[in-house]
Order: sequence, then structure tokens, then C-alpha cells
Amino acid sequence: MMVDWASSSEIVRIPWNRTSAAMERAAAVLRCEAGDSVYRCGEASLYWYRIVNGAVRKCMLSADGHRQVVDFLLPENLFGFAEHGMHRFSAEALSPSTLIARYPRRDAERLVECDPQVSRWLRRQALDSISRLQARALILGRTGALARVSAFLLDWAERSGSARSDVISLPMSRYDIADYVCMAVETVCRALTVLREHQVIALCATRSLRICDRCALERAKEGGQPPPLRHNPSRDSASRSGVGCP
Amino acid sequence: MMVDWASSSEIVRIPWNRTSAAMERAAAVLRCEAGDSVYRCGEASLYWYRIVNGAVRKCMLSADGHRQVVDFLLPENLFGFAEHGMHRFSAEALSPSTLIARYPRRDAERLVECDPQVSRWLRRQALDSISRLQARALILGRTGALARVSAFLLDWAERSGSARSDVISLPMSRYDIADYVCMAVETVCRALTVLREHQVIALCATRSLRICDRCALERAKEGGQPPPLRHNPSRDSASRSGVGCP
DNA sequence: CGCGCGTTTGAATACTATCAAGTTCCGTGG
DNA sequence: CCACGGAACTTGATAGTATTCAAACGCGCG
Repeated sequence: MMVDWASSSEIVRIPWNRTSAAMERAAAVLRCEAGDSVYRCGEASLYWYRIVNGAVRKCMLSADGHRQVVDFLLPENLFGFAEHGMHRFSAEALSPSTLIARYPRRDAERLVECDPQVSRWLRRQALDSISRLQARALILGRTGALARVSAFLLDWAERSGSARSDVISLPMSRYDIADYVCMAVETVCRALTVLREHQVIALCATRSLRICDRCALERAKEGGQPPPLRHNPSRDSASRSGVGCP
Repeated sequence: MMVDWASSSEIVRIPWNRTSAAMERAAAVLRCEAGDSVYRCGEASLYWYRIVNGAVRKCMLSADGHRQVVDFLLPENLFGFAEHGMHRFSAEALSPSTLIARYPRRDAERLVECDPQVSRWLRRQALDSISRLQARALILGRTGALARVSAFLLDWAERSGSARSDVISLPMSRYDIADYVCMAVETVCRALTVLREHQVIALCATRSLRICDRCALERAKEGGQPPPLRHNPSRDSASRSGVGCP
């Protein structure tokens, strides 16, 4: 299904946080439904994309048929800028009526060179991207389904900014979560069930849950009891623990 | 063990690729031995670091005692720039006599704002960092020890730029590899043994191996036979496969 | 209302982590 | 130079966990 690219000016006023006027003049805005591809793996990467509203998953299909969700994007997140030449991933809308601003790469890269505001903006977005990638890396580093799912929930609760409320909404399916944390769907379900049975979380709707016991969730994230260290710790790390920096 | 920070000028001439003169004037150079910490988790992050020679691992100790290696750094790689305020990881030298250039964060961030050359350099380094993080994410996405280790070896072969020669050297220990791919050391060893027995690789020394059959390694990386797709593929991805973008 | 997709639960299997022990490698000190 | 000792590396056996196959359930949407 093809989508319509509208001129930026045709869209209702949108808060262009930290983006220059010149940048926004070059933009177009896309509206897409859940499941629509913003771009596909293998296509030429001619644009940068910024989410205005909704949510997007960035994913890839391995040759063995396994899908991997590399990142979830939320409003104000920039994506597509790190893939030169050809897209190495696909980007697909999660929420219905997702709005995305699209910037021609040529213009964007020129502005980055000459407009300090755009340069700063890109720097911030790139660092955010790095933070998200590291967060997922830390999730995948955990062994055990409970630990991974718990870590994901805590990360997502923080990202979706669950403002004061402990209710978090999951725009993505269980399959998306499973492919994000690299486990089978069934395993994710079972982990959620365990958490629910222990009353650590409560499933309001299928895609909305409430964190009842955040401490228990933190504990679950850390897994079981400490195994003995088997690798040589740093030569000079005796003075500081280096553990559990918050 | 404390290390000596020498003035940049005291060190033999080093190729400052793509870094401005002003940037290098603010730099100091550190020489450290294998195992030395460049910085530790929890410390204030006051500098940027660029590897001049040698190799470094970026890692973190979970509260449960598990170590996780988040990245391996090679010459010209910049690191430490994305961690504001406090370091969230530790950085430790892998190779003996590793040389590292250190830039005061305050100066570096000022130069990034006003020196286009430095700005470009940071952008490129940040993108490289993103690429490495994504590469590891793809490795961790694979299920099966053989697939993960094979993927790691192929990635590393490409990074270490095994120029024409299929012999690649591993500056890191098996423990480092295990913590990088998130598996037990024994599992990594067994995977290497299987690859050796099938004559896909040959172990020259403990930390140097030769890729004998790159195609077999690629196949091992892809895992077994394709499982059926269980998640809903993209709504409009019928026209293109989206699989196996090289 | 019913079909399909997403979700959840249930067994059997396959795999990896773990524990344990042996071997090689390398730096250190005699 | 050689012997020693510790760390890294490798191999084996067992137990625990996730994946897989299978099937039921709920929910949204036509």
C-alpha cells in the first residue's frame, strides 16, 4: 500500500522541537497506518525520518527467516540517518495514524554542515540512538526470560515516560516484543504470566499493563543469585566496585 | 595501578586523521598495559578517548556478577563521548602498550560547536559507534552458539580488516568473546572446536585463527533451515523480499 | 455471527549453563 | 635455562531452561 507524502505546510501545526526553519521547509509529512512500511530493507536511503506522532519498529529479516526488531521509535526520535546508500533495516508503523516527518538526505546533510542548530539536533538524536541501542544490548545481555522481559518493561516504562502513573501502554504486539528481546513469543507470554501471577504486574488490556511492584520487577531483572566471577577482573579495580552504577 | 598521562607533544608523531590541530593541542596521550582501566564505571566522564594503537574493551558488571562486554575498540575509534556526567561502562585495555589519546570533554564539546572539522569527525565517529552497536545486536539476535560465534568471527574479520589474508588475530580472551556474545566460555570453546573439526577455521595460535571456508562460516552464521514465519509480515512487503540485504 | 489473528497454556525436545577436571600457554623466579 | 605456578583454554557430564510443536482461548473486524 502506497502512502501519500504531503507538503509540510499542509499539515496542522506541529511542535518542531529544536529543528531549524530551513530544515522544516525541506520536510514532507507522512501519515501511515499500523503495518505500513516507511521504508524497506534494500531500498536506497534518500531521507531522514522523524516521528511526529505514533510509533515505529525498525527491523530486519535474517536469511533464515527470523525477524529481529532492532529498535522502537517514539515521537521526536530521528531514524534512517545512519544508513548510507542502502537501508539495512525496514521501518514499519506500529500505531494507527502514525505521523512521520521526512527530510531529504541531501538537504539535511547540507544543513548539518552549515547550520549549528541542525548540527546540535543531529548530535543529540545520534546520542539518543546510541543510548537506545545500548539499552537493548543490556537487555539481551541478561540470561533468563524473566530477567529480559522485566528489563524490557522497566526500560519501556521509562521511555514511554509513564507520567506518574504506573500504567504503561505497549503499542507493539507480543511478537514484536519477542523479536526485540530475541526470544520465542511463547516464552515472553510465560514470563508475563509469571509476573502477573506473582502480582508484579497486572494486565489491564492485552496491550496495556500496570506495574504493581516495581522493586520486584527490578529484582527479577537482575536474575537469580550471583554466580562466582570467572574472568579476571580489571587489574586495578580493587579500589572501586564498579558494580551497579545506577 | 595508576598510569601516566603525558603531554601530547611528548609522544612520537601520530597520524591524527581528521582531527583538527586545536583538538590535538588539548590532548594527552596514555600508555597502558593489558588489563589497565582507562576509566571505570561510576567515575565522572570528563574526557573523550581515541585509540591510537592497541585495543580496548568496553564493559559493565551487572549487579548479579555477570560481566558484559558491550564493544571492542580499535585504532581511530572514539569512545567515552556518549556518556554524560558519569561513565556507565568501564574501558579496559586489551593489548599490551595500548596508546590512547584523551581529550578534555569541555574543550572537545566547545570545538564541536565551532570547528566544522571536529564536528564532522564526531559525526563520523558516532555513526561508526552506532554501526558497531547494531552489528553486535545482530549477533545477539542469532539463536544457537554456532551462529553467534560464526557471526562474531565474520564481523571481526571484516573490522580487523584482514587485508587479503584470511588470518585474523583476536586481541581478546575467550572470556571477553563469551561476554561479548553473551554465552558461557565453554560454549564459545565448543563452537570453535566444532568449526575447527569441520575445517571451517584453523586455530593457528590460541588467539589467532584462519578462516578456511568462508562460505561454510556464512552458512553457520545463518543457522539451520528456515523456520516458518509466525509473525505477520509487513502489510506491503509483498513486492520485495526484504531478505538478506548484503 | 464467524473468521482470523493475536495471545495464552501445555508437553516433549533440544540446547546451553553449570559444575568438574584435565591441558596448554606464559610469565616469574630459581 | 629450566622449573614452577597461575591463568587461560579445552573437554566431559549433568541439570535447568528455552524452543518447538500443538492446541485452546479471546478479541477485533469484516
